[in-house]
Amino acid sequence: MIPRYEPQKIEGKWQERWAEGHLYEVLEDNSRPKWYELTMFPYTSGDVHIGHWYAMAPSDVHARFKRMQGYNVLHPMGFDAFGLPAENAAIRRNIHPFEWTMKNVQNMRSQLKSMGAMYDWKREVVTCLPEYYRWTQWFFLKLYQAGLAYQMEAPANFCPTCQTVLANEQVINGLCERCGSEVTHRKLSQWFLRITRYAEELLDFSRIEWPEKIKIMQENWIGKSEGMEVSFSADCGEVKVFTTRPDTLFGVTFMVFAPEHPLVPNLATQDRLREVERYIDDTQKRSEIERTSLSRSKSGVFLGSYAVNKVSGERIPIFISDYVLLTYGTGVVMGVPAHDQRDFEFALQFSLPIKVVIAPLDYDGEDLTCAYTGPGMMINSGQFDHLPSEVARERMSDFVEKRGYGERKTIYHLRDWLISRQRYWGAPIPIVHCPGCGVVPVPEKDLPVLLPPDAEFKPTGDSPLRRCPSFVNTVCPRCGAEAERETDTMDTFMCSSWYFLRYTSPDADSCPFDPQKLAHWMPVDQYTGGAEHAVMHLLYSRFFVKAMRDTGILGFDEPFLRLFNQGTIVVEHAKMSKSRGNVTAPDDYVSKLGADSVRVYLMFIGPWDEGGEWNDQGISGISRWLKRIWNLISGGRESSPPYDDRRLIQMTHRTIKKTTLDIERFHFNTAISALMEFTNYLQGAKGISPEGWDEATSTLLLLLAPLAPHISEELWERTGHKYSIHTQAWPKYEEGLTQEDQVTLVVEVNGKVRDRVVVPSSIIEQEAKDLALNREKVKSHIQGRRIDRVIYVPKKLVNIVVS
RNA sequence: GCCGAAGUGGCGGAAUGGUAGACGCGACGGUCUCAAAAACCGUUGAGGGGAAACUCUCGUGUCGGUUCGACUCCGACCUUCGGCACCA
Repeated sequence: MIPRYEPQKIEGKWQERWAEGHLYEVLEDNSRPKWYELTMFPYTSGDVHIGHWYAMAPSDVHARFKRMQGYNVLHPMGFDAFGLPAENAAIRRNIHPFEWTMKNVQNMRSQLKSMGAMYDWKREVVTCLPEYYRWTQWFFLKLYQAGLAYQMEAPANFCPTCQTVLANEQVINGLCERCGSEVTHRKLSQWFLRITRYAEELLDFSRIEWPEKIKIMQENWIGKSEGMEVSFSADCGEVKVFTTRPDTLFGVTFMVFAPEHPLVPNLATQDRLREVERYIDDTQKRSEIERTSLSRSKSGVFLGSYAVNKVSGERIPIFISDYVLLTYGTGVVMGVPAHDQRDFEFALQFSLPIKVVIAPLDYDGEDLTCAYTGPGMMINSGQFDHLPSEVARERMSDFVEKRGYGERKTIYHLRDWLISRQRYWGAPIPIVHCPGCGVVPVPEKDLPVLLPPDAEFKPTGDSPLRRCPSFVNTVCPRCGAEAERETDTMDTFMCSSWYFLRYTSPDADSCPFDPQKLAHWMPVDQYTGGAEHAVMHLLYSRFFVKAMRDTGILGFDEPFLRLFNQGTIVVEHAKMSKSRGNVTAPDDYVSKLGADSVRVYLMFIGPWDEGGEWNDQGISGISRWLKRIWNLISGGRESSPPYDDRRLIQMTHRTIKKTTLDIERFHFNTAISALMEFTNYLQGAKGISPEGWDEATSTLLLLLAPLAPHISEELWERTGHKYSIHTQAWPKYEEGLTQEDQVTLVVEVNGKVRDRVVVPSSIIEQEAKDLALNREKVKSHIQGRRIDRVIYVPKKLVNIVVS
């Protein structure tokens, strides 16, 4: 009597045994090559849903696979625990963010444990605990000492609902990423990190193997532009503009300042002052979404003053308009309406001259209906006339530099990283403001600056910590005078920019990490996670590592050598979200069908990087398959001589090969289908020797072990093997044994399949061709026609070309 | 608007220049059963011809091209999804 496959009975049992036996605890071990396989840690949102499993189960499979291949594998897990949603949820439920978050951590930890992953839970990190954020603060101090952290009064994106400042990355189409409110602006003194200093190095991907898509997204985000900074003479002095089109310098007919530009009050004439002030006011009130709406026609105000274009000697009027951004370039643009669409629209609006300086092909001097941005022949440009614009661009740049009117310059779209948050639930910025000494960093020995548990954290637009006197009031570490603490907390991306370092030595309490252990494990060999972190987390982490390398505390350039982005799992054709009500929890499936079925099904849906649709019926196919394996292996096999294992051996080696290559490249779906085919074969196989059978079924279990760790462990034990299957070596294949001794040769006439013939794989070309030409089915198709040529593809086909 | 990915049976998908639809789901038929479920066996891209063994035609978003041969390579377009977007 075969015992039934009851995953509920075996999964918990093995999870306990693995934990008791410390099967997944990992230590540095120089006898084996190391492999650091990291999955992006989850945000402590409350529950683990199928999307978390989709991110974690496949990377666990890959990590297990690497371990069986002989690597010493570090595969840790932790929780990203600071941040706005925790605070918002806590406010709604009237419970403290710490309590709410730690409850979620506990809940999520136990849900994740049900997955049966090989996480070494001794290495868990939780970013909101003082023993962790102490080091987040320490990193801030290091950045400060290196001159990479600075404070600046700046107009910041502000969400009126969340009552907080947002980074540019958190503003989506002018809306708050979290709550969807329209973002407005506020002027606040805030902390920035000088990521722009690393813009050029961050564009260098030569040391890492990342998906093209992510590299392109980072490139676009960094947004390198090469051009010139050119000086114009305005009434109040020199004004610099940035342009990527120095070839259009003769076409400048006006100049536009960003409304908030500090020189604007000096440039506005008395009679224009009121109108100018009103426009600046309007701009500030207008939301980002309104301001950037492309359908809106260009607005602006003439300042009443003029500038001189030194290159052409022409006098041009100066305007302000909200289409010019203070934060990009110099905050001033030269208006070239003929060759820039935005300038063109502005010129139409204000009836400004449109001077064509680059003639499109077939240009007959007529008025343009839109800006011409392509290359062409220079006209109306003095000594540069008749040059192709590409040539003129260089000549003009040389000319401008020689005369001292300006210089070539490269600028970036990337801005410095704003890390100040006017919120409670984050790591406090370790700075003291002293009336005498000014900005004073908290000494390292005084870290952590603890988040006071009793602060009122409900949002008021002001930092909650500001209203907590016991926190604010302190003494200056330098002079001992009464002073105040910085009350802003840090962006949570600060916490996630170094967590992968902490896993290497999570218990270190006199430093953020043990340098030797760090050197042993870092960099991460394989990082996996969602593409939504392409330009934030992944860019910030790279910056962190480079900055720390330059301060001498790290010895490598990149945190993540290889990156793989999984796709999104959808339910009912839609992304899972609470508002849609389609959040699918794995727990029910786990208790009904087992974690192994859920794991395998998620990987079987389709290619991991493309995501897929969760389907309740689909998972039953996987459940059936595991049950078939169970019955097949625990049922044993009766067979009598004569035996012939040749086909079995070939199938075994082919399956090992396919599974090995596919898991290596994260093609789990095809690896699983290969294992299914092998199962189907074993079910029907006849005349197998007992030894051959044992060999084949053990191999099947070993290949299944990373995918379905529980059932494979159970069957491994039941077939009399030594604990544990997860410490066994990955099966090896012999290329020679994967070869077929017979192949099906396809016979085509003019590219159409007309016949198939089974031949020994050793067949030579002439034999194959002769055979093909003499097949009955083929003869009828070539009868009475001339044979032009016969194409032979070894072991594949013969194609007879007739006319 | 710009950048990127993807379009294949009823469904998820496989095949990266050589048998299109592996594997799985669903559906249909059968075995077992008083019956059902489960399990097992078989059929399953569309259309035509044939009593049948079989056989022919069409078929991978659309249109064109390269090739003996195209889901696969090239060109143009359409659709869907992701990202960026007044970046001078």
